[in-house]
Order: sequence, then structure tokens, then C-alpha cells
Amino acid sequence: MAEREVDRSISQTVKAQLALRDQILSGSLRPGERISELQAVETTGASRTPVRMALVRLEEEGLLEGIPSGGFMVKAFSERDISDSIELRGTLEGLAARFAAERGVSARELEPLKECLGAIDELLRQVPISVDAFSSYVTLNARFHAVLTELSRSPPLIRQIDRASALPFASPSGFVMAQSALPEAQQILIIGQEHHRVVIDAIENREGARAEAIMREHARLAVRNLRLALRNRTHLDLLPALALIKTATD
Amino acid sequence: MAEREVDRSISQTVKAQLALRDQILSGSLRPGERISELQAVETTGASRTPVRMALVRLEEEGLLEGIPSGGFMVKAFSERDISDSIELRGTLEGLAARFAAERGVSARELEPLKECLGAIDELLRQVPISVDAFSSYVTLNARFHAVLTELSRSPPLIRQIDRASALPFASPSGFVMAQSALPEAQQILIIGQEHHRVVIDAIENREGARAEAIMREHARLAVRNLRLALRNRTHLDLLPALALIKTATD
DNA sequence: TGTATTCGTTATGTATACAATAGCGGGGAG
DNA sequence: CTCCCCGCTATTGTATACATAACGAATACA
Repeated sequence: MAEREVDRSISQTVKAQLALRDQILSGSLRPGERISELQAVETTGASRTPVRMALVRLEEEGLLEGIPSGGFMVKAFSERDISDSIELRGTLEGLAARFAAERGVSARELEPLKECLGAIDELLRQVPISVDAFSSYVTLNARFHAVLTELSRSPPLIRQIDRASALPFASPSGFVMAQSALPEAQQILIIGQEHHRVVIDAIENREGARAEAIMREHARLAVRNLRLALRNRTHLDLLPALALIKTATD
Repeated sequence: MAEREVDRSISQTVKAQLALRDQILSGSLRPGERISELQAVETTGASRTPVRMALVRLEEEGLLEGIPSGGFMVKAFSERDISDSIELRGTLEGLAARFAAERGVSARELEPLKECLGAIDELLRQVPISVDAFSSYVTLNARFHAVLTELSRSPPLIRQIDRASALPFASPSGFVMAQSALPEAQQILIIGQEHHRVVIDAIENREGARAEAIMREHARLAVRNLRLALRNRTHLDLLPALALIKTATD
């Protein structure tokens, strides 16, 4: 009992899944590269069975791809894959916003959303925005999107949105990070915040179509800016997940 | 070597996954019921490791739910879950149609779609439609939706649509089957076919918004009719997947 | 010298053994 | 008679052993 040190608070499968996902997203594992189970066993500390379960989950998540002859490889994404994923999530979030608006949301339920809005307003007051403030923004923005998604009260939809967010840069924090290096970053943040304001207003007034439209526009903005940011890669080489994007233009 | 008869043409994992999915969808396993691994091993013929991989995949598919204390249970769906799933898929297919329209599709690529259209036209000519013809319709309709999805040329989107179709009644064939018992079945099929015709026209003329709108309307029609069909359950008790729907109104 | 075939090694798919936990039933006490 | 506690059993999570298939290298033959 002194020899084996096992953390019983978390399953080996989850541990392996987290570790491997981190390795993929951090670029330790190159896209197209075959993942060695044995190597994964060594780096994660779990044994083969939990590692395999983690690999299956990561494949379903979309980060890995099964190889016909056996095993898994890290998936590579084209720039279009990324922008499609963002638009996809925007469409889904639009549906969520519409559901929230049509089905009605109490003032109390809307409160967390307004809190995020106010907190971000506070952050955006400083020009230019500090690094710390930007970090807070990323958190608050992610929270805003998560809460909005929940307001749809539709488990299948929430589930799909979560899935769509699993791809690199497709999560609310993911693409904001990518845009941080742009000179127009602050303006983008301000516009995005305006979108947030409008969607709350639309939900409050039960304007489903308007709520949906603004969320889709929100995603369009993100797509446009991500494209822009990817043009000057020099500014954001620090982002590890960038390694997952195929450089060759299709 | 003579003793053990193993089919090498298909992996045990896939075999177990297919068998278990069939058991779930056919109602052999009741929703809320904990799935016994041992029992699954017996019914599928695979050993525990492949069975567990299959269970993980089915959980990711949305048919199973992990139990915190361990193991999996069959998920139960509310009527709203189902209709939301259909609308969800409709939204996704709308996006696919828009992508196809905006990005352009050659006449050659549109051919399979038109073939389905023509074949279905042929089927719908007979009144009332025969059981055989209806069965053909289900196949052709599924093919139409699959081809349309492919025309988006967006792997992430295609993937998501496939995922959304995994839930009971959310697939193109699934909800059509459910509606078959309705007296208005033939009219519904005719209207649906008109939708198909319009989406092809919209894609040909590169009218993205119109293509998207009609696919969403298509889903709305499906939702409405599924609701209707579920009202008179007596007509369609033959559908096994029905067991997965919670009877209690939320 | 190039190509093809064979052998060996390695990694994956599968099966099973082991360990730990959660649920359940029985027994005892209040 | 009821409630609580203890122990047992059954099932899951984990580890590992075994078999098989694929990939690579080396050698032999053309």
C-alpha cells in the first residue's frame, strides 16, 4: 500500500483523457501522427484499458481519428474546418437563444447573464485593456455563452453545443484567444459585447428570431476575425493549438 | 484453432456496438435500466473489453448515460427532447443546404439528389401508397438527406449532423416511420417532397438563405407531424423505439 | 542493382484475472 | 417491531497476459 500511489478521487480513464487532450491541444502530439498506446500509457500513468477508453472518447470528441489498420491519429484541421465549426456553434447557439426567447426566461434566470454583461462592461472601460483584464474577459465570455446555452433548457441542444465546442478554436474562449493579437482587438470585444447586450434584450422581449439572428451574427464576426488573425500568424505563434491547423491552403 | 470460431471480418467492438444499439432501439433494454456488462457479454458474444468500448461509444452517441457510481444506463427521452432533436437536425441541415448553395455545386454533383427526387415522385404517384413503396420511400428519403448533407463539403458539419441523427426518431428515416400511421401520411409525404424540390432549386440558383429556410421548414413539418403521431399512439405501437420516450408529460 | 519475399519485431485487439467499491440482505439491538 | 450496522456478494474499474496482424528490414534471386 506504500508502493502504489493511486489517486482514487478520479478515475484513471478521466485522468488519461485529460492528459491526452492536453497533449493534443498543446501540440505535443503532431497532427497526422499515430498515437502510440504504449507511449500514452507511460505519459499518463494509467494502464492500457483506461487509455484505450480515453482514446475512444477523444475520437468521438473529434480530436482523434481512427486508423483503419488499427490505432488512432491526431486529426488535422483546415482553416475552413475551423471557421465552419465556429459558424456551426453560432448556429446552434442561435437556436439556443431562440428557444430561450420563445419558451420564456424569468428575470431571475436572466440575472447571471446580466452579471456577466456588467462585469465585461467594467473590463472594457479601460483602454487599452490589460492582460489580466483580458484573461478575465475570456472567463466571463465563456460563462456568458455557457449560461445562455443552458437557458435553452434543451438537453439535446446543450449536448450538441458542447460537442461543437470541443474542436480547437471552436469554443468561446478558443477563438477569442486567437483574436487577442489583432490590433483591432478592443473594438472587436466592444462589438461582441454589444451582441451580448442585444441577445439579452431579445430574450427579455421574447423576440426569438432576433435572438437567433444576433447570435449567428456574433459567430460571423468571430469567423471573420479568426480569418484575419490567422493571416498574421506571426502575432500569435504562442498559441499551441495552432499546430493542429493545416498550413497548406486547400 | 478448430475450437474457436471468430469472425475476423469485423471487430468485436463494432459487433458489440451494433448488437447493443439494436437492443436499445428495439426496446429489449428498458430506459433507466442499468446495463449489466456481464449480460452484454453474453448477448453480444464479445468479451468485456470490446463491450466496454462499445458502451463508451454508445454513451458518446447519446443513447446511454454514465452512472456516477459506475456503469451505464439506457437514456430516456422526453417528447420535447425528440422534437428538439429533430429541429436541431433541421437547423444543421439548413446550414448544410446553405453551404452547398453558397459554395456552389456542379450539375453532376446535383444528379444523385435529382434521382432521389424523381424516384420518390414515381412512388408518390400511386394512391394510396403501398407498404413496399413506403419502405422504398424511407430508403430514398434517407439517401436524399445524406447526399444533401455531403454537398455541404464541410466535414465538421457532416459529423455533427450524423451525431444529431443518432437519437431515436431524429434520423430522416426515424421520424418518417413514426408518421406512417397517420391518416394524412400521403399528404405529408407530398409536402415533404415539395420541400425537397425547392431545396434543389435553391441550391442550383445559389440562393443560400432560401435553401436554409426550406430545410428548417422541412424539420418544422416533421416536428408537427411527429407530435401529431405521438398523440394517437395506438396507431403505432409497433415501433419499438417508442419505448425510449418518457410517457409522463413534463 | 533492384525487387520481391520472408522472417522478425512491435503494436494493437481481445480475453481474463485481480482488486475495490457499492448495494443489499441479514442479524442484532433498542 | 423497527432501525441501524456489519458483512457478503456481485459488478465495475483496472491491470496484464496472450494472440494476431501489420510494418520494416534483410537477404536472395532475377
